[in-house]
Amino acid sequence: MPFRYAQFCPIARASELLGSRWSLLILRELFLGPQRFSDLRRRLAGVSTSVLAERLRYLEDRSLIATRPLPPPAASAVYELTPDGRAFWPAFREIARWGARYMVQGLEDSDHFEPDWVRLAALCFAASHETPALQIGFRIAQGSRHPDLVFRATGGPAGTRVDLEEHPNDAILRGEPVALLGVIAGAVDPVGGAVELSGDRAAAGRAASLFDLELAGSESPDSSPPVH
Amino acid sequence: MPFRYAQFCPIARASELLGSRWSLLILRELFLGPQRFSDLRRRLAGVSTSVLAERLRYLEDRSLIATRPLPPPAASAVYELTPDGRAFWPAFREIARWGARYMVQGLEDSDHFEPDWVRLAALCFAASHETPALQIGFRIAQGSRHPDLVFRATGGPAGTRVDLEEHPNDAILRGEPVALLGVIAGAVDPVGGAVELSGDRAAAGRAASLFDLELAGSESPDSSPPVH
DNA sequence: CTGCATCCGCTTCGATACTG
DNA sequence: CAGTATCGAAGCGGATGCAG
Repeated sequence: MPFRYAQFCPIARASELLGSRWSLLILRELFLGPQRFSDLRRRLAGVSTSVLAERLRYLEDRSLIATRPLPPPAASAVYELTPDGRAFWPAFREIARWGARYMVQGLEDSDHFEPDWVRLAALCFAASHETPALQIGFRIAQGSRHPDLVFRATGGPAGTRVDLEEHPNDAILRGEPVALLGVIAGAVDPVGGAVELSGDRAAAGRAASLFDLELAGSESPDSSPPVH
Repeated sequence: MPFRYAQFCPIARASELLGSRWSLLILRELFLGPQRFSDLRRRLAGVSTSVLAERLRYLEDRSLIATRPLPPPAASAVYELTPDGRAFWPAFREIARWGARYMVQGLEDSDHFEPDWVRLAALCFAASHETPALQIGFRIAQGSRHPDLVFRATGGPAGTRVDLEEHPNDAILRGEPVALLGVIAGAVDPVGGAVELSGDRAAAGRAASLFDLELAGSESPDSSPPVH
């Protein structure tokens, strides 16, 4: 794994650190919060324990992640991002925004999905331009055995912010993970009945305006690719 | 290579398309312009022909790149980015910005370097906030056998733009590739003698203000990593 | 000469079994 | 729960061959 491209180039350097299989997905999970080994193993759905252990050690050696022992009652530890690891966020976000165009295309029924990836999607697709001053809560239904996952999106002049507070000002959307993902993508109408709605009906209807998920072909002039 | 993570996640999708070895570096070369097979082979410095051929075919099948036959006199063709491939630019740029902190760290003398990566660095590190209204030309010295590579950076209220025009308004910096890279990184003083300077001396001295290369530890609040 | 395809050792990966 | 050990399979780098 200490593979080197041997090139004086930041892309080559980044690929050496994060280019091997599962590495980016480990970061994905840790962007949602600290996780234990077995959490990662389950959420990564298919990684072998040996590879997961090796990746974690590798990333820890490079100080992109760190282990933190949990308070005494728990006999375990969690992995979490270091500042250098968190600094990858802008890149992670743009990769996700690009990859979104391939989400449905090539979708298989057996594809794994974790409910709180909805929050990650909200973080990645939160608009960075001015958005309407709405505050919408999302309650991700997890069935009866687990409590709902909750987060909140707030529009404003500097773009949309996503945090973990409860009690949004305007409305709460509750429903299946994929339905809420559809709301973020603008593909599911919040007042159409696919999600449970409470609070301001009109505000909820504009929930999609807090996000900007641009799918294939939209050719945005939003950023400047090189000219030739 | 048709490896699948089998996860309904844009990061997983992107990794399936671009996660295998050399793929990102192929994109890097094509962001600089169309290239032939042997150009890529040389500039990638270490890729085997079989892997390069397979990657190119794979990326073409997914329509991230395309082949274009050259006008009749040339019996060859070039590879170039498609719109879907060019759409990866914002992600590419952020990866490069993150990877920059590992450029010097771990540098080996044998590291390969292509002179026109300097232009790519200018594209990646062009500031996106307001920059002084300067226009600086860069002439990358290639020795006597090849002509200089030329590009131009222009500051403005919307950030710095980089293009291929000659004849900048304010000053021209000419020198070795790594010295010019140092100017972009703010590590080499243009008026210090490491590069050849013509035009407005004061303007040239502010060349670094057109770029914002933030190295490790600078913990910018510039973008919002997730909260916990 | 360019643009690959083929073959051959080496490395990496995935699945399973096993240990503290 | 948190990994290490093992082994067949797939991916990779390097050399060679070959058609246009």
